[in-house]
This record gives sequence, C-alpha cells and structure tokens, in this order.
Amino acid sequence: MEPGGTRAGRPPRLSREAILRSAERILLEEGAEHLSMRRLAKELRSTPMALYHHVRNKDELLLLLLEMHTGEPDGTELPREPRERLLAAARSLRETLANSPWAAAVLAPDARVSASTGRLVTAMVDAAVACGLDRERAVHAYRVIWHYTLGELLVRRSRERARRQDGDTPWERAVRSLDPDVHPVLARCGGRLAEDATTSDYRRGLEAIVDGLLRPGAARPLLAPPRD
Amino acid sequence: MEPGGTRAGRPPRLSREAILRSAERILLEEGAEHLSMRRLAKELRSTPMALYHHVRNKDELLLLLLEMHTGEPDGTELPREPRERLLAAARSLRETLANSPWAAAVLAPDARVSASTGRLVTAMVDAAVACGLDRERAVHAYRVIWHYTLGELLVRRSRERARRQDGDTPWERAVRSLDPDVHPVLARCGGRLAEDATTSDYRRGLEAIVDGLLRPGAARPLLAPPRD
DNA sequence: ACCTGAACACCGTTCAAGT
DNA sequence: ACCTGAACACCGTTCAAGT
Repeated sequence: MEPGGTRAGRPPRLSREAILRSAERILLEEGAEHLSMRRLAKELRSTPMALYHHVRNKDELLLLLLEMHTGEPDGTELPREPRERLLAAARSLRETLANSPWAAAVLAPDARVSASTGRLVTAMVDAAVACGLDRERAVHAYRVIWHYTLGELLVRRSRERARRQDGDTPWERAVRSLDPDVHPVLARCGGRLAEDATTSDYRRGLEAIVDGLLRPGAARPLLAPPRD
Repeated sequence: MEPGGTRAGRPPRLSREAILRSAERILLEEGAEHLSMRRLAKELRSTPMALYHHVRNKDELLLLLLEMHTGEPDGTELPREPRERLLAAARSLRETLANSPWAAAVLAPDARVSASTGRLVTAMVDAAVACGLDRERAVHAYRVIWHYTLGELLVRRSRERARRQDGDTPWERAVRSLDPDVHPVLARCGGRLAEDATTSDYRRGLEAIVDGLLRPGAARPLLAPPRD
C-alpha cells in the first residue's frame, strides 16, 4: 500500500545487529543472569520497547545469539577415520559450547537447540554410520553422546559459577546452613563427589562411551529378550 | 536471656512443614515456573516475608524440597551382580528424578545436587569397584553416567514441556518465525533430531556406556601416549 | 517506520514496626 | 518469636501515543 516500498518513515537508530552486539557484550562481561531486555535497552541508551521492534521477544534474542555463535563453522578439520571423526566432532561440539560462556545458560531451559550446531551433528551421525551402525543406531549414538556432553557442560558450568563467586552462591550457603542431622546426605557431600571435571575426564568418558556404542554387541536386535 | 527457654513469644501459624507441603502442591499442579515466594505466601494466606522466618531464602526452599523427595529411599532392591547393580542404580536415579516433575527445574541451575541421591551414588561407585575398576576410575565412571543421565533428563523435560503447551513455547514460536534463509540450520531441524527420547533409548545408551567404561582397555594407564 | 512513556502483572529480599 | 506492610530494585510484555 506504499509508493516506493522502502525508505518510508523515520530512519532507524537501533538495528538487530547492534542489539546482538550489545547483548553479547553483556553476556561475556557480566554473565547470562544480567542480560535482560531492560538492561540491554539501557546499554543502548534506548527504551525496553524499542528492542521489540527488532526482535520478537527475549527468547528470539537468545536464539539469535546462539545461532550467531554456533552458526559459524569453527574451522577445525575433522579426521577421516570414522571413530576418530566421531570423537573429534563430539569434542569440537563441547568446545564450541564451552567457549561461549553463556551457551549453557541458553541451553539449560530448552536443551534441544543442540541442533544449531548442525555441521558437527551430521558429522557425528555420518561417522557413526561409517563405523558400521545402521541409521537408527547412529542417531541413537549421537543422542547418547549429546546427552553426555550437555550434562558434563552443565555440571562444569555450575561448579565454575560457584567458584567464581568464591564459593558463595546462595545455593551453597543454603547447603552449608542445613542441619547435618536432618539432612545428612546433602550436608555431607555438598559438592565433593563432583570434583573438578577436567577436559581429560570428558575425553576419557567420551572414548568409553564411543567404544561402548561401537562394541560388537551393539549389532544385536534392539528388542532384547527381557531377563528374569 | 529468657526464663524457660522454649514456648516464649507468639505461637507460630506457619511451619516449615506446611510451607514445604504447599510448595510441593504448586510444583506438582502448576509447574516449577509458578513457584515463587509471593505465590506461595498467597497459597498459605500469609505474606511473603512470613516465609523467611522458616526458610533462609528461596534456594534453601528448593533444596529442602529436593532433599525431601530424594532423601527417602525408593525401596527398589538393587541386584547383587555388579554390572547389573550399576545399571539398576543408574536407572533408579533417573526414575527418581524423572518422577518428581520439578526435580529437573531445581537441578538445572545447579547440577551438582546430584549428591542428594546419595544411596544410589554410592551404590554406583561401589558396583563399579566390584566390576574391577580402581577407586579413581569408579568415581569417574559414576560421573560419566551421571552426566549422561542428567543430559537425557533435561532434554526429555524440555521436549515434554514444549509438547504440553501443544508445541507452542515462546522458544518454538521464535524458532518457527526465523527466516530459513538466514538461519538455515535452526530452521531446518527445529527439534527433529531430538525425536522422542524413550526409556528404552536411555537403557540402551546406558548399557553401551557401562560396557564402554568396563571394557578391558579401561585398565590401561590414564595418561595414554598422544597419537599423531 | 521507528521510538517513547506509562502501565500491568509479576519477581526476591530488606527493613522497621507491630503483637 | 512470629508476623505484617511498605519499600527497593528489579523482571517481560502490552498498549496508546508521539514523530
């Protein structure tokens, strides 16, 4: 219903790009818990509602941020040998997510965004097929690895966060203040069993998982007879 | 500074127990996202601040709720054979967490509460030792299994939540509204790769992982020579 | 078309006061 | 000792209006 189409009305001062840039700065420098629409608007010397003109809502904003980071290929060359390829893709996935300090915060509420790292996911499924699994089993193998990787990521994150505020998350304070007589388990091991999860721990676990998924027995029929 | 010690001052109308009961009701009937101190106070026909007299803060409240559920032994008898015992303990852990619909919401922000299911955790470590792993490797094995279990739990939860609101989380709406040309990966597989994660998928994966962790090669020295 | 301001319906938590 | 009310410093989002 307009004459030329483009270039009508007031010229924009904000842009989706500028918004994403600012949001990323906040995430990196202040952490995911400080990213809010209001805070972001302040950062841009604008009002909360101006943002809603460039982004549908906060969820879309987070989605775009995740896509921005994981969308760009990370350049690592994957090896050709199938098993090594599977391992390398998994490690690369973990690293990609670990290197955006906020990815975990975005993933936690809705974990299936896993798919946004498509290149690595398909690499993993293909490598699993090349290892001799049928398609169904290959997808299953990918999912097992993804669950392991996500779990490791989230646990490690929560430990780091706790340590960063020198051991005084509200949660930790709460654990410490519990009466050990009434809550023996929590009080006793408030974190002990989750020692430092290192990269080499992840790798060791990953190799065990992959070996397990590729073991000869993996080819047996899916509906194993129930034992009793 | 008081005469008899006990029974001084105004008689309590609220109690920690009553608060926890109400909180659980809200969690079960309305979901974790509706549990707030204010909402809970309203439920109890009281004020937000009255709660703080019985509970240090919201974190402690969640902690107590988790402990309440996972503290009570779930009665399942674990088999004696070590490998089966390991598997059964892991499955039981998953079930315990899966059956409190809010456990995931509590775990997500700080995943190391894993420890609150102490009986199963120690059962797993002990079973791993009985399977022939040394102590260090047994703890590592437990952690690998825990990471897998947590990841699976969170992914499954997020799918269920999405489905419950017949496929219309804000997040999903955001994914759908993305321009597929600009964000090909997310738009293409917005959920496809994370099909229905079933209990049998979990079990299959768990068995593969356990077999991998217990494979003969697991006994080789931890610092394997780097391949190149 | 792009932006603003005020408003709605919420949060967790602190502080000073009441009984 | 237990509870209340008002207040502080926040949220995400909608709606009506301005330029």
